[in-house]
Amino acid sequence: MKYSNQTRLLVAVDCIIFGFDGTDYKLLLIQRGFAPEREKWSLMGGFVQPEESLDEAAERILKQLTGLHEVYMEEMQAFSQPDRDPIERVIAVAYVALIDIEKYQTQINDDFHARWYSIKELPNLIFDHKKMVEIALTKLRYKAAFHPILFELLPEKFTLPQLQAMYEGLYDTKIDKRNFTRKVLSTKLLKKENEKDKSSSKKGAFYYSLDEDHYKENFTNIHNFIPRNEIPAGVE
Amino acid sequence: MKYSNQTRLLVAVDCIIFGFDGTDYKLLLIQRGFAPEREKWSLMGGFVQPEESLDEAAERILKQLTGLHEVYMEEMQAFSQPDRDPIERVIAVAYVALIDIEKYQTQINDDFHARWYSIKELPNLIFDHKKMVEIALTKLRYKAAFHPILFELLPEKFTLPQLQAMYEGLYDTKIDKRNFTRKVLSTKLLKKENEKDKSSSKKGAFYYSLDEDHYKENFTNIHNFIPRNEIPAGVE
DNA sequence: CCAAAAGTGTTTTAATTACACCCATGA
DNA sequence: TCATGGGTGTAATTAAAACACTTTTGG
Repeated sequence: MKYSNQTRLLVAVDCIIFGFDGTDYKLLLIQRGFAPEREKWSLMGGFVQPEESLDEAAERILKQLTGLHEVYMEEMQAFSQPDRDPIERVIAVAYVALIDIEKYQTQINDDFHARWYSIKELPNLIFDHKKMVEIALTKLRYKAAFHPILFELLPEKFTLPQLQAMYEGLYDTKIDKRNFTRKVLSTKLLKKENEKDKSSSKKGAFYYSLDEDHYKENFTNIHNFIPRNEIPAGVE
Repeated sequence: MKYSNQTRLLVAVDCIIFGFDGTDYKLLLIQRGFAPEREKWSLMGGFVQPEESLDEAAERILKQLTGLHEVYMEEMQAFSQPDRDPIERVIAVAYVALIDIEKYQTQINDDFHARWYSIKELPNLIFDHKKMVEIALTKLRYKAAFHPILFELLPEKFTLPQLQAMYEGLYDTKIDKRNFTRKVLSTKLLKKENEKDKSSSKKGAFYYSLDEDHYKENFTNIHNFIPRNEIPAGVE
């Protein structure tokens, strides 16, 4: 039995995949191999299959492109203007993923002609993908101001200067390193390692890693890593 | 031209409509007039039509049920388990609306056998609607802790004790009225009226109303109406 | 005249910010 | 030895919380 007299639609998932290379925020884009907009840049997406949920579709697509699974990803928003895709109506649900750019496996995605683009110099994107990215960034700035999600962008071991650069990059601001260090360490989310990263200074900076248990427990807590007056207005 | 070899699905919008009667939070539910689950209670929903966006579908459905339009409503989350509807696969996008319960027009919805239920004593709901409501409440608690959205639940003129009761109800806590008043007034979002509401005390409480311009401008700002230790952990 | 709810200020505590110098080391 | 980036503490400011009495008035 079916519901009668109703129109059925294509539903797609588009993945907005963010990375951070130590200096810039990056977005993983693919060159579409098929019409319309063949050869133009696009978010990685795909149609929802009959047996899978949207979350599952998003995971499948992310894995296809990056080889990664079990990464931080969440539903962002649906995009449903009837004419957003010129071929046929498609409702797209955008997902945002934050990945460690170093775990990304180039070989996986050769088929897709994928490339990391700095969010400061994005190419033209198909359909409403530019809008999706803008909204994703706004929401990321909002959420990251209160929740420790940016850690997902870093490798397992990272230094406090790296972490700070990541926050400074997202909010385009300078943060006092003493205050930043104190706030970050007061969350107890980090474990200090014994090694140092000497790649960016002679003295070397101590590595830290996430205290996984503590991180998961406190993930949803409200934190406050950036100065009050840098906190962006909310979204939605 | 169409995309080939892809399955098309039904997409529905379900509206989670909250109200507040001065004491309790309420949810507007309808008794489904058709199978499956005929006679059971349900959120108001409907299928997305070919020419409308999801936002438009949600507005249409809200209007149909309540007679209201231009109310606070936003997309919450998609629900997409393939088997969530036993008849046929339907992807539902849940919207949350906050309305002034007094503006709701009973006559509009006679067809739907609609009823306000206190969120403390909800009936059994069809499909995954209970889950939708739970998530909506969690997100509402989170968002209302930082943004002045609960005002949408009140009539144009309201008193500070009413406002406080509304916050206390949502977080199931008592708030110091001196601190609460100070915080609320410091936002400059409210205009004091000259009249008093004498319905709940002999002395009477002054009415306040939203300073609409200021409200819209500062809507997205981060506020802090409830004590720190009552702020719920985040969601998502 | 009194019960019941509204209104109002000050003190204490906690959180956040501002701010500057020493350290370690490879070149 | 010195240039470079890493690391650290304290004082001042601001925000939030705790706390209790007076006012109004209908019954």
